[in-house]
Amino acid sequence: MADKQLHDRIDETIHQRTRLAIMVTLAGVGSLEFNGLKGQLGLSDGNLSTHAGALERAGFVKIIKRFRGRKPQTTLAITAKGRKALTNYINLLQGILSEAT
Amino acid sequence: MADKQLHDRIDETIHQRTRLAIMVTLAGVGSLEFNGLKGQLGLSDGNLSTHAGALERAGFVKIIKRFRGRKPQTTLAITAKGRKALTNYINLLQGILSEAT
DNA sequence: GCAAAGTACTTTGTAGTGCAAAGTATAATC
DNA sequence: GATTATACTTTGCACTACAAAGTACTTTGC
Repeated sequence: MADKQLHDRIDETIHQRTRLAIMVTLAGVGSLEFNGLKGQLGLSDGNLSTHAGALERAGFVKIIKRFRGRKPQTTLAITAKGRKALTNYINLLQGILSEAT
Repeated sequence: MADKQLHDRIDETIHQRTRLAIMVTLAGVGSLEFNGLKGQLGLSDGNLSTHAGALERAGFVKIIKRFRGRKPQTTLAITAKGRKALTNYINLLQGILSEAT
């Protein structure tokens, strides 16, 4: 009967602050290497690895594994689904925030 | 050397989705009874009680206990500090979100 | 008038999350 | 060829969010 509450509509995968930072960063540039993202956001290896996995499981980023020379290199790229989810999240938040001001 | 990262500047007390909903709701009306808030946001008693405590500990809301007739009645009221913290949070998020679009 | 049901919360127990430390695997350097 | 570095992943712990259970009454039958 009641509307779905605002806080129920917030996608927790994107709302988490570190993952939000990752998504916003990726939305700007499309894709970034593991270490580039790590440096830009000041994350530990393990932390980024875990959040990257969570975002991949949600289908919001694609994890591309290649070799640069002889070393492994992991790149995170935002997907169409991820971009859409971020846009939805942003629109929802904008709505909440503008109501609040 | 580096700037404080965006995700470090997000206040986790306010960022949590249920507490954000509480703060936004209170910002609109100033104060609400425990049960009013519970109904509007679709929360369980325990959940609201816990989050109210967290917001009080942060100084973002004041918990006022009175008797209406013979029954206890708890009211949550947003504080000046809470309003300021919400504004800061909103401004920060607006910044992040506008960069992302 | 006293037991049963209701009101208004708070506390407890559990499942899930976020994080850095430790681990794995390979490459480069000394 | 042993040590150090690179590029991550996995593990273990501390914390959080939540509903269920608990507390302290009050109101309503009977």
